[in-house]
Amino acid sequence: MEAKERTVPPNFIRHVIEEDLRTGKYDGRVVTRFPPEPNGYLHIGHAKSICLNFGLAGEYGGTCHLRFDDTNPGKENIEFVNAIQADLRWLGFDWDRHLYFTSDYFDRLFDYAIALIKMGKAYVDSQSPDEIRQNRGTLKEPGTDSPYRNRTAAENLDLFEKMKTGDFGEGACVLRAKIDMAAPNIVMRDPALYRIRKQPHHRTEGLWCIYPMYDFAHCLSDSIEGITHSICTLEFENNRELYDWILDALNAYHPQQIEFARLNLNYTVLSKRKLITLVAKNHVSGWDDPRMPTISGLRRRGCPPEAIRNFCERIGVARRDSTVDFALLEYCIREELNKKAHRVMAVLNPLRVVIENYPEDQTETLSAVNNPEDAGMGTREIPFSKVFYIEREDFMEDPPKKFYRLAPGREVRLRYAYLVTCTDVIKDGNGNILELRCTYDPATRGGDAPDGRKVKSTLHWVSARHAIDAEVRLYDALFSVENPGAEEDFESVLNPKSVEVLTRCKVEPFLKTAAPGFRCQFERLGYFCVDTRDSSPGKPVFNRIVTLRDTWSKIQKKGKNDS
RNA sequence: UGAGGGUUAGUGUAGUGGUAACACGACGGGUUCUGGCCCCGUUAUCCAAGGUUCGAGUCCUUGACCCUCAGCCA
Repeated sequence: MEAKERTVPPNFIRHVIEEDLRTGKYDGRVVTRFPPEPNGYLHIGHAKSICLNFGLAGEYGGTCHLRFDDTNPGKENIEFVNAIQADLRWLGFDWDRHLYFTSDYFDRLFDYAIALIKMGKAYVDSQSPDEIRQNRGTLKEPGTDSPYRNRTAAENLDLFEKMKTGDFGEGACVLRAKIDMAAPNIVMRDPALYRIRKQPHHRTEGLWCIYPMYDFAHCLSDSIEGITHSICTLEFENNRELYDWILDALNAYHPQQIEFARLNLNYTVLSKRKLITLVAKNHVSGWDDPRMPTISGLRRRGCPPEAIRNFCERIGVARRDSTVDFALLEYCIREELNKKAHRVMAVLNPLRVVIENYPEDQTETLSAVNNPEDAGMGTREIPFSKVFYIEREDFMEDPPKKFYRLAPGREVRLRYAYLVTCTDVIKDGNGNILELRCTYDPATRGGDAPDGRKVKSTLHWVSARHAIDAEVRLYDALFSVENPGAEEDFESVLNPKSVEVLTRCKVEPFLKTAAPGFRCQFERLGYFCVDTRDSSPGKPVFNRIVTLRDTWSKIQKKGKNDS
């Protein structure tokens, strides 16, 4: 009995597809595509688009293509092509045999350009980039025609051929669509279709020195592949008119472009440029730094792919700009991990405790549940002995009213072990607490008192003699303000405490053999993942994926505000 | 003040003329060998103003505010 499928919430794109299915607009086909430019790493914003496109295809029995939009050789490379595919697979998506590259269509695209020239709908402009910009006009004033706008088809054909054979230098000329320099939509003021780039392309190498522009290549690639619904983000809205114009001019198969609002997440940035800056200026350790909103960063942090998919489903799809709460992502991660993660005990800031009435050399083994949410995960044995560690913040010498944990004279439960009572506090000359002395009740083995008495709290612990030393990295938001992207200098608003490295942590022996990538819950603390880069068998390193919901910290904050 | 979009609880989405739904968050409570999970409750009259209608978040009008576009980037 698998978890019931969450019913996918309706959205406007679904409505369009269902209407098209009803009217038979595309003969019942649904073909979408995810078209990344291989010039960077995928991030959570891309995941929204990926889940949308693959999800829609899956739901309506269609297919989703993976197409690398590689029309700009200077910025793209094979490394990104591979990284993107790895991220997609990890996310759980399969494009089967539908892996395409816009560069595969360069010949056909060139022919389409020739066709446009022959129809008198495209011309070679020999103005400089600067002149072209000047003559484009402004948002409110129309542009002016290029002096080369009325070259004959024969002349254009000859010139375009020369562009292709490398007779001109970069920037010397460009192929433009002949539309309308006075068009109210600036995109339509004779947009560039092809430019000269004398750079080797990662796939076609030195074969071409002219490359199609996005507007020309994208619609035609969609057309060639028989895409039905070409889903992209809102900033391409103005380009839709051109998308349609090119396809109509060429009388080509015509998919429909549908735009949706891109994802914005608070306390982080999702713009490629800004992410590059973080990496380039070493604000983070790399693209897969666990604090990065990249797919590789989330993966290394320990975020399960299912959580990302659920998140993308929950945020919905619409056309209005919005910023999703980071708390929702955290919720999705916890939800997934709560069901799947192995529970384990680990002490981050150890405080030594000695049980005075416990036999010196005795060690006993106690049984612990591996996952209370899933009995199938079984139980394990944990060693217990006279000296152990508890979390420093689980003890207070002078506890406030709502503090239920250990305090002088108070009895608490050691999870799966015994009820212990604090009898003494050992301090150094400066008043720092060095160690605690307790007594235990032998009759409470396993954690329950035969006389039925209750304790207010249960603490996690690790036997000192059996503990394994570990490094634990506590991650927090990368930025300290909600909308770092709106800042004049987003680097100035980085959270200085986005990572805290603890090197003297104690974890239970079970973790000795934990493999890189292993996710578990440190009881009462949060979910952690064995780092895939820096962890080694003798010296485990854990990344905190996300904390547990922490009611106590809220009570503490409230207490501070009240007083 | 050119063109194209947008505006429903703190946040994100649903509602397609019949009297506002779901999720997260927040707050309160229950349960508990994780102050976790789980359970229960509270949390909006739909940007504004007019109009059409027996009835409007949904239709019309006017206005306000927000976003995108002047790369030989995508």
